[in-house]
Formats: sequence, C-alpha cells, structure tokens
Amino acid sequence: MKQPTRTKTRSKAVQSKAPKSKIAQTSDQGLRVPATNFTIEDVANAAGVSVATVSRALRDLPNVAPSTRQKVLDVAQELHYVVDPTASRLAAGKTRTVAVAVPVLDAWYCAKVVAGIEAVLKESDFDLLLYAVTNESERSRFVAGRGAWWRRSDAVILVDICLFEEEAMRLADSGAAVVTIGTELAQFSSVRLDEMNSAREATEHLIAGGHRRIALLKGDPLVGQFRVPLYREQGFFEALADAEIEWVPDLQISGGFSIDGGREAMRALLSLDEPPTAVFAMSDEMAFGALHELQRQGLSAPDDVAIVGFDDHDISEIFGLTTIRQDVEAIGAAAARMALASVSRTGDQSLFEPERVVSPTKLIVRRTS
Amino acid sequence: MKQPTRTKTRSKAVQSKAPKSKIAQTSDQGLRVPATNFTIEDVANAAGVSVATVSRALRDLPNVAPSTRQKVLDVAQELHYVVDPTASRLAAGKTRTVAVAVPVLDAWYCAKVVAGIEAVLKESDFDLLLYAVTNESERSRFVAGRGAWWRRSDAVILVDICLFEEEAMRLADSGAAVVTIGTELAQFSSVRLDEMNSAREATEHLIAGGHRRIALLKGDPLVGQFRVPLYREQGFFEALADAEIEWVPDLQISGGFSIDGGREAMRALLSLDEPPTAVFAMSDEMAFGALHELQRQGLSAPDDVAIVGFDDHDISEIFGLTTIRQDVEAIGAAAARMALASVSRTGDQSLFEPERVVSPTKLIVRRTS
DNA sequence: TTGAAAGCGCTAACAA
DNA sequence: TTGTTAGCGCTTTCAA
Repeated sequence: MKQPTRTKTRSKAVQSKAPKSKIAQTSDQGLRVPATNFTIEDVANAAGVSVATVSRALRDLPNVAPSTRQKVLDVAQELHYVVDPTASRLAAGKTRTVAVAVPVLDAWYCAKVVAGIEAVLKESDFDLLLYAVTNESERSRFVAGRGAWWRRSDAVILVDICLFEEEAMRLADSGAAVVTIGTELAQFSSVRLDEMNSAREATEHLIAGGHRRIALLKGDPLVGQFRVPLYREQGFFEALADAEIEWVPDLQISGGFSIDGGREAMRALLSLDEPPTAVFAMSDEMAFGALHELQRQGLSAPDDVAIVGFDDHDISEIFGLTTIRQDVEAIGAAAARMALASVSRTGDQSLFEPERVVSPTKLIVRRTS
Repeated sequence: MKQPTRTKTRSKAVQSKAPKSKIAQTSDQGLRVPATNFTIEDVANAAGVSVATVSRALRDLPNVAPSTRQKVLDVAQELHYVVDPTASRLAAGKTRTVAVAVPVLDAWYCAKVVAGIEAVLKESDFDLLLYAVTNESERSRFVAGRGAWWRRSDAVILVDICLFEEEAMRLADSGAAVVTIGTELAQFSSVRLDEMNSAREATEHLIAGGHRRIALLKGDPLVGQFRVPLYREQGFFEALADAEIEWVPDLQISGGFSIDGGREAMRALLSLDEPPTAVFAMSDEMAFGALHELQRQGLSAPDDVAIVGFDDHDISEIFGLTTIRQDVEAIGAAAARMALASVSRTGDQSLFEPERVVSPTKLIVRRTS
C-alpha cells in the first residue's frame, strides 16, 4: 500500500493547532507571514477533519455542517492558508485566468481596453495573462494550436487580432472560450463598433461643412480578418457616394494608426498638386500627427484643412479635435463579461450561440472641423 | 495495488503510433489540431519509452541517447504534444511567469513600462500576469502574504507601487523574486531615475530663463514608500535654493498625475493674486492639462507662463513641450531582465545583493519654455 | 542510459 | 455530513 511519507510525521493528536514542525518555523513573530507554506492537509489535520471537507468548506460547497465550515475557516485563517492555484487547476481543470492578446501594448486604445478587461476580471478574482501579438509569426504561434496561454487560461480575448479562417477553427477547437474585440468571427462572441456608420457620420459631417475634396487617412494594409479599416473605409465611400462626390485615389493614404504615420501622410497630402481641404483619419493618433504636420507648415485646422479623427483619445479635447467617440474601456469590460459568462457555462462551448455586442459611438464636434 | 484506470485502455503493443482511441477522434482531417490533448504518457507509449525519458528528452536534459531523444521529439511533434504548464509547475515548482503590478493601466507611463517588460519576458518564453493595484486595499491584498500572484509566478515586478516596510518584509518572505520600478527598497532589486537631479535640471532651466516665480505641479499625497514625488520635489527646491529664490507655498499644487488634475491645478494657479510665470509639472500629462487651461483662458506658453514637464510623452513633441525625457520601455525591460536573472538563480533569494539600476534622463528643450 | 514509482497539492467520485 | 482514495500530468529520485 501507498505509504504517505510526508504525512507520517504529523501526529493525529494535534487538533486545533497546526502541525508542530511547521509552526515551529514560524515561531512567534507575530506579524510575519510564515515562510512555510501550509497545505490543505495541514489545515485538515489542524481542524481535525479530512482534506475533502476542508476543500468543500473553503469553496462554499454544500454538504458541510456550519460548525465544521466555521472551524475550517478559522484554522485556515490562523495558518494564513491559501489554496495553491496550480494544484487546484490541475485537479479541477479550471484556471480562473483569461489570456488577453493585443497587437501593441503602448497604444492608447489597447491600454484602455486592457484596463476595461482587468477591472471586470478583478471583480471575479480572475487573473489576466497579457500577450503582445505583434506580427504574423507571433499571431500564428499564439492562435494556432497551443500558444503559451494554452491550459493556463479558461478563456482568451483577442483585441484587434486578425485571424484567418483556419486559425479561427483551430482556436475554436482549443477548448478555451474565445471573445474577439474589433473583429467578428462566426465561431466567437465579439464586441465591436458600428464601424461603417461611424465612419459615414464623420465623413458626412465634413461634407456638411462644405468639403468635397476629402482625404482618407487609413491604417495598414490588411491581414487576416481584421476588417475594421475596411468597414471604416466603406462608410467613408458611401458618404461620398451619397453626396455624389467623385473619389480621387491620391487622397487615400496609410498612416499605420500611429502619430508618426499620420504626420508623414499629411505631409504627402499637402505636397499634392491639389491638396485636400479635409481629412478623415481612422484614429485620433494619426490625426494628431496630421495636426502636427499642419502646424509645422504654418497651417492650421480647420482654416486650411479640416480634420476629423476616430476614438476620442484623452488628449483630443486639448487639440480641439473633432472625432468619433467610442467607450473603449466599456468595450473591454463587455468582452471580459462575455468571457466570464462562457467560462462559467458548462458543457460544450461550441453548442452556444456566439454573443455579439455593438458598442455605440458618437460624433464629437470640436474646433478642427 | 494502484490500478491505473485511464492507462489500462491503452495497449502496450502500440509502438510508434499514438493510442488508437485518441487518434481516432482526430481522424484524418490533416490541418486540424486534434481536439484531444495528448499527455506525456501518450508520447511515451508512442515512442516506446518511459515518461521519464520523454520528460528528459523534451527538456534537453543530459543522459538521453541522441537517437532516443530524436525519436521522442519526432513523436511529440507528430502528436502536436505540448507540455501542460500547470502540471509541470506543480511537479517542478517553477511557473515561468512573472506578475506585474501597476497603479493604473491606462496611463502612458504604465503602458510603456508594461510593454518593455513584456518584450523581454517574451524572449525567454515567460508569461506575464497583469494586476492593476489601484488603491490601498488592493495594494495590501496584493503585497501582504498571498496575493493572487502567489504560486502562480516566480517573480513580481512592482511599478510605482508604494510599500510600507512591513509589507516589504512580507513580500520578501513570499519566496518570489521581487523587482521594483520607481521606488527603491532595501530588500529588492530596482530600477529608477535620478529623480532629484532630473527635477533640479528642469527647474534650473526655468530659472535660467529668467523665472523666479515658479510653481510646482505635484502628484498626489504620498502613501507608503513611493518617493518619486518627494525626490522630484527635493530637486526642485534645491534648484530654487541655489538660485536664492524664496519659496511661496501657494505655488505648490497637486495635479494627481492626470490631465484633468493638471488643468484644475493650472486654473487655481492662474486665479492667484500673483500667478506664477513658470510651472514645473512632475508629469507631461499634467503639463498637457496645464497647457489646455492656458489655451482656454487665451493665454499661451511660454509667453504668459513657461512650462516644463517630465516624461517626454509621445505627444509632447506636438505640444512643443519642454520636458525631461526618460526611456520608459528601457526601464521596464531592465526590470524584467533583473527578474529573470533572480529567477534563474538557485538558492535563497535573500542571500543575493539587490541590484540597482539608475536609468538616465535628458532635458529636451522645446517651445513651452 | 533508461524505467518505476513516489510525489507536487488539490478536486471529485464514491463510500460510509 | 464526512472520509477515502484515485487521479490531474508532470518531475525527480533511486534502481536497474
């Protein structure tokens, strides 16, 4: 028969006290948290019950006598006992952790999303594993099959990560609950904006201001299923079409969603034979760069070129930037809630209908238009 | 005798193939990653060796015949086998994870630090658990004893988290390697700026510009051992003293390190009977707020009030803000490297001398001064 | 060089 | 209501 080596040293007689050997190491230092880590077995011995009972009591499961539960709680408290999350995970198969993947960490948008997610997870005592999935190779490693998050998290939230259909299928097979932000895939729950109408509204605002030569400051070339730039583009074009404005290809330029990119793009636009009188930037950060370039050339918005951005970045108000406001933290929070919901659902994840949330946006008119 | 229920179904005869039952579920779908998760035992069976050998082979341990190792590697590859990190942690006691605690997630500074940390951890295949430790109660829960990170991470990096001596001692006892950013504690390795001299340089720059009525835009009231504001303050005062400028208490005001706070503070300063002619803001974001308020009142920098910030935020250049530049990502990266170094060190952590890095800063003169 | 087997600390059937 | 015990999937002596 199996011989419980470790336990053997502990006397059954010890009742409402922790095993002698371990307590000794703690001594009577009062405040200090013991360097020794007690196990569930220590608690069981000290409380005079079985480990199973301790486990139940600590997790508020039914079928534990109130007095027993209290006893266990007291002992655990006294011993500063905390369940080892790793052991718990191994035995129960739950990690109480969600993995979050973002394309960049130090962009305003991503930081806000993560903040929104974290706040919600914290309420449920879930941990957050953070991954920057910056390029193609990182993405495919993360997504296909067993990324680092695998078996370390119950759910994964993809923030503006573009997936190919095949990758999506693999992810769906991974056993984790998946929620996407910014993209929408057949298999997963998602939260996104009504990109098209938001972009259309921004563009219509410019048109209403009398502009007919409007440039589009876009993001990078697309990969996978990251459709955000496409949708915004579509809204932009529809607005033009409705106003019967002819589209000039030269006025479409990429700014890579960055400040620097916006600056470069604006420079290019201004050097055109016939520069635009207005610019719709797909992100506020690109708009900042554009404003900067205007300023450098002694020009200003809206006098020389009107500008509308997208996001309502914390700093946009200072620039007086007209923009489309979105509540990024709320988006993160919503995604986190979906993730928690799927995790707590029992049964095969693929049997549940993906949930879809469209977060509202609002045109904020300021001075640059 | 112990009866291996699960294993029993697998025939010993199966040699260089995975157990029939599991393979069957995968079928011959080619690309799809099998829904079934293989275990080390499956690999062992398929390779015709013991689990111990698989474990050794996979971790590049010595005492494995080259041919055996290759065999194991091949089989593992074929089965898409990936070690379960949880089980591995439980058995080996290493998590390959570091916990990062920041006071806020959506501040420019914190996002950059986290980005720096993440980039380094990724290189070593370490995961990053992210925690926002916003208030006193969260801090004490995180730090004292067994926070959520406990036993889930080998190291913890505290970003501008203020600790009381007692809390630091508990943390030191926790068994995790600890690195602090922004603060310096006796027990832990740290990376910080030369706050005092940086602040002094900023102030001296203002004084050199002829200013004698200089306001100080500080952070919040202090808690624990978060000394950054104190050090910057000290540098500021020393510069004043050196120039024999008398200090006016009214000119010292808190802006909570936020844009809004900076705006409020500037408003208060401007409503003074004798407003300052210059402001040293302890962060660029507060400086942005201050600039905004100036602008609102039809004033500008440096004509009406000169402003110097601290950080060199991505957007500072656009505002033409004179500031103290720090390389925040590098700071995060340095801290991460220290954390990895301590983790890989064997033996009692407390026996090692804490490492201390002071990251350089630089005064960037622009238009606001 | 390899394998057998005892854990790591917990959860969850199943018995009692 | 409580206890016993077989795992969870891996690492690590200790033998062979």
